[in-house]
Amino acid sequence: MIIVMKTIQEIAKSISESGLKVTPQRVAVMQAFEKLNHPRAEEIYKEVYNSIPGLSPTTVYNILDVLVNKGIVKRVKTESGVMRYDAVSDHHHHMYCLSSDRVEDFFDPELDKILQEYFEKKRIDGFKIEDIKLQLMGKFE
Amino acid sequence: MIIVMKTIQEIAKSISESGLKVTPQRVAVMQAFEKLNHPRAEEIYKEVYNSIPGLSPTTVYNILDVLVNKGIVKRVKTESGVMRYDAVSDHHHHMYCLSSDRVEDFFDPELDKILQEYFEKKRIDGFKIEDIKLQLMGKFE
DNA sequence: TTTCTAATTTGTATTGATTCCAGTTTAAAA
DNA sequence: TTTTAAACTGGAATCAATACAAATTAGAAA
Repeated sequence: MIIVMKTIQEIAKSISESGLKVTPQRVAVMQAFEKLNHPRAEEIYKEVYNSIPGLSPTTVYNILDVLVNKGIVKRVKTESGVMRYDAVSDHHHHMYCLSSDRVEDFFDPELDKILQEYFEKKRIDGFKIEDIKLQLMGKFE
Repeated sequence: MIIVMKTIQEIAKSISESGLKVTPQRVAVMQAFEKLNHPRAEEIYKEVYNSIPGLSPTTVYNILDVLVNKGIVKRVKTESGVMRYDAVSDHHHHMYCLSSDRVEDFFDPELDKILQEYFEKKRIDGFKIEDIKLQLMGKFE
């Protein structure tokens, strides 16, 4: 697996292109996503606090809300109810561990195509699908 | 759509068969699921409070936990993070409205079969799937 | 039936995530 | 620069959910 770290410039660009002001807090939150795996708001706060002392937890929540609204970040629903976040890259699904709170990404373009074609043929009356997400529940070995 | 209401006897039986004591609170919670659509704990509390005054919110949470552990009820993850509950019937998925908090069931045995066969052929390394759930995100019309 | 006990319920206190809001600061446009 | 709308801060408030210790009760056993 190749990990491509985004530069600060690239991050700043993506924030700016969404019509948002480029603040150190926002850049740092975006950077935190490079280090953390499906983090909760609190984990992001702790991580970002290292580079921005005096950071307010409220700011992290504000930023996450804004990023979610802009589609730069997605919320990941969890069994426990605590919200987790995911920096959006390619379309993907999630594998949930049934015996811990571990969550991992699952990429499968072939499956996405099958699902897309399936729902093109078989429309649901009264509901327009915009996105299909799979939750694979199971155990990591 | 045919709605089959469970009798109190049937509910009591299913509770008892799970090795749980049949209490008025548990029966009433199960009955509440017949009336409510993917309710939150608080909605169940309000509904059940009508028939059992003096009911404690804690009891509702306790009962829901027990029922989830026994597989009689399932948790439904929501975008906002507030937990919702679903009395288990046949295997089904969920349609989430992107512009409100509406959630509806989606039954599709044909699709379930396609997915099951797909993942029988294509195993995921290091992960054993036990259940597949679809989240259909979109708009109700 | 009555007794007994572990399971269940209750109620209050508490936690913990998230939001609200009013005041301050700041990015970036003019 | 100057300006100002946008963003950030911090403390209070909210709300779902949990902890816990005491009271009650379902249902097994006598």
